[in-house]
Amino acid sequence: MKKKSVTSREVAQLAGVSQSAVSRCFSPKASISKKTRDKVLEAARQLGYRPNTIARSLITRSSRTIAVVVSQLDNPFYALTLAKASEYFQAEGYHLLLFLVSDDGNTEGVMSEILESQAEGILMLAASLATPFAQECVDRSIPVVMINRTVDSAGVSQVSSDNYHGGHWAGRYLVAQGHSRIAFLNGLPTSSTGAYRRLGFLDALALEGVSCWAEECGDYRFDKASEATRRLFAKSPYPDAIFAANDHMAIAVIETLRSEFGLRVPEDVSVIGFDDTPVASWPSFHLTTVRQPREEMVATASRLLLEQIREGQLSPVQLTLPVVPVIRSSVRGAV
Amino acid sequence: MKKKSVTSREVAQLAGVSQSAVSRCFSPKASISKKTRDKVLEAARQLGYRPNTIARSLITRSSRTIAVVVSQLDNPFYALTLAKASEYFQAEGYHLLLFLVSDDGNTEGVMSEILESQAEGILMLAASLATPFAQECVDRSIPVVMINRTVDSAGVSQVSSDNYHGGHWAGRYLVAQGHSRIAFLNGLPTSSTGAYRRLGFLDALALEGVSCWAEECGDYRFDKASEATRRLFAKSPYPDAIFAANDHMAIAVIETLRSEFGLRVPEDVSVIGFDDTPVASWPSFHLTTVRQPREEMVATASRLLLEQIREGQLSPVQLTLPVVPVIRSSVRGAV
DNA sequence: CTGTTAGCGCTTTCAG
DNA sequence: CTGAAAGCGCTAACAG
Repeated sequence: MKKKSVTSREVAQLAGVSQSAVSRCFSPKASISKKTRDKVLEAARQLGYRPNTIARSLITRSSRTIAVVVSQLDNPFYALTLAKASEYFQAEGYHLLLFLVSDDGNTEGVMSEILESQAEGILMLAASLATPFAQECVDRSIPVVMINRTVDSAGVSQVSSDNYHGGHWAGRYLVAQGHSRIAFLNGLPTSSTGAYRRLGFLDALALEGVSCWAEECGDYRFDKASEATRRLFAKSPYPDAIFAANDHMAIAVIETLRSEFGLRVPEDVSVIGFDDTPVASWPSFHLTTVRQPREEMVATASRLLLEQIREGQLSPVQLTLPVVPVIRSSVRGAV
Repeated sequence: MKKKSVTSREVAQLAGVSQSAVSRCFSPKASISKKTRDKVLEAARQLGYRPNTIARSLITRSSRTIAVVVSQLDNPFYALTLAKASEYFQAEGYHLLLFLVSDDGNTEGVMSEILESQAEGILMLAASLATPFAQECVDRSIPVVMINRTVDSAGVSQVSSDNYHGGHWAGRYLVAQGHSRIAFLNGLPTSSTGAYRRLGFLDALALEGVSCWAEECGDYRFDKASEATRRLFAKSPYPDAIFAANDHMAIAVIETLRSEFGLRVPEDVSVIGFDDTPVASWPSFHLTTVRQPREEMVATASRLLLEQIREGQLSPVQLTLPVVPVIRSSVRGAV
């Protein structure tokens, strides 16, 4: 039933030329006379010929494919990042092989598939990489660039925003606005991103002589963050400020405080997020947050990956891009 | 610089067997003795051998790859749908080749790439398909399933929710709640989805003897929907109810009404959306909406695509899945 | 069960 | 500029 696809040989036959002539017509840099090219293109059109990328990849040893591993696609930050990456690589003639993994979990199964898929590079979006796989990528000289996650393995490039200083700013700012019962809502306990935000935050508090009032974990998820909020506000005195490790959770905090505790933001409780996703700027929330340079991060990561593919293994780099505090009105006393 | 990858021949040599024996070790259904299998696997392990999927695809004529074309990834509805599709196909041993297109625009360039990529099936998510390409897919017997978009071409399968009746319900409900100045906020003028929601809506109003107060277009985008809202409420008397073609825009309407016009929902204006995305249920909005059976839609579409791939072109089907009204409190007089 | 033998559809020397 | 020939790494008959 499956219709046999048209091959270059059939085109050659119809055009009355050799099969290699047909091939040359579809290779940008090959030299061919206008006359034969026209004959070939006409025959190709008649037959509905399209070059078979798989066969081409086999011989050129280049699949022009990037594997992208994403977790948390429900977070608009990563959905938008993926969209940007796709745009970038499409423009460069690369295709994206998409692998979604649940949070930080089993990249295991997926990594084998990637390695067998002959992808020329791997982009990791908010997903972590087990060390043996990182090593195998290095061994096969397949470049890997991670966005917003680190791995303790040399050979892998990493692009992150300055999570530490973002957290640091949040801590300083909350103290400066006169808060004293300041809580932290972490994301995934295993994510390096959250760890750095937390570290910067705690260091800032310590510097100001304030200790962290409470800590909870929301797994970067809306519902988990709501539950964490309930725990934080179960007994009085409750926190007067919360720094959430991302906007998604910060919004959950605000929603829960308002609807379940009748508390106002920022009059009763101040909230700071991280990312600056579109939702943060909605009037209902007007969330003070730490902006990650999303587009710059993905552009940098993509460029890096492409460079490493082209130069056949550039030395890996770790980049940290600056974050920008965005002061809106979810913290009391804001201008 | 690129390290030569290990081939099955090298493994065969080390294991002291033929190259085909190695191949058989990595084909599930091939028969091979435990002894040789062990020898081969050990040799493979030592060398770090991984079968080359590209070479395999070339000979089996099956890439085990699905091309998925998505637009509007910034809409959580589609991000979640994509996530589900990925889960489904990954479980079935298929890989997803991701193509993002801007709204309904140029699928043109992308379709050529897909056809050349040897994908075995095409999943279209909120993206439309130019007729000649649809025809070419049929000619090559590459199954295509579209989710939430239709194309006037036979041979393409389509899974949609019952947009017409969803719109119809919205219209009836708004009239039943006593509204008389009811406006419609459309999505993309070119999308069939929006067209059906509109049609059902207008038919319902007509049935009740009410005419549509005003119509605007928000392109399914947040900012455009805000602008449309401003136009709708620029002069009095303004609408007392709005049906937006999706939740994303409905939320934008609510935000704009509250922050810029000081209007309350539902006391001053009622709002209905479409989709039932997570945001709709946030306490700040508590949006009355029409739920699309998202998971069922994507499961159905994926299953369909897989069936058609396996049976080598099943006759295409058009499925319409029922929607469910979700009554919350963004329409006045709700229970 | 295993090795030998043909290719899959294409790119790429290498002569002409 | 063009054709012939040699594979890319693997699977799939086909004998043994």
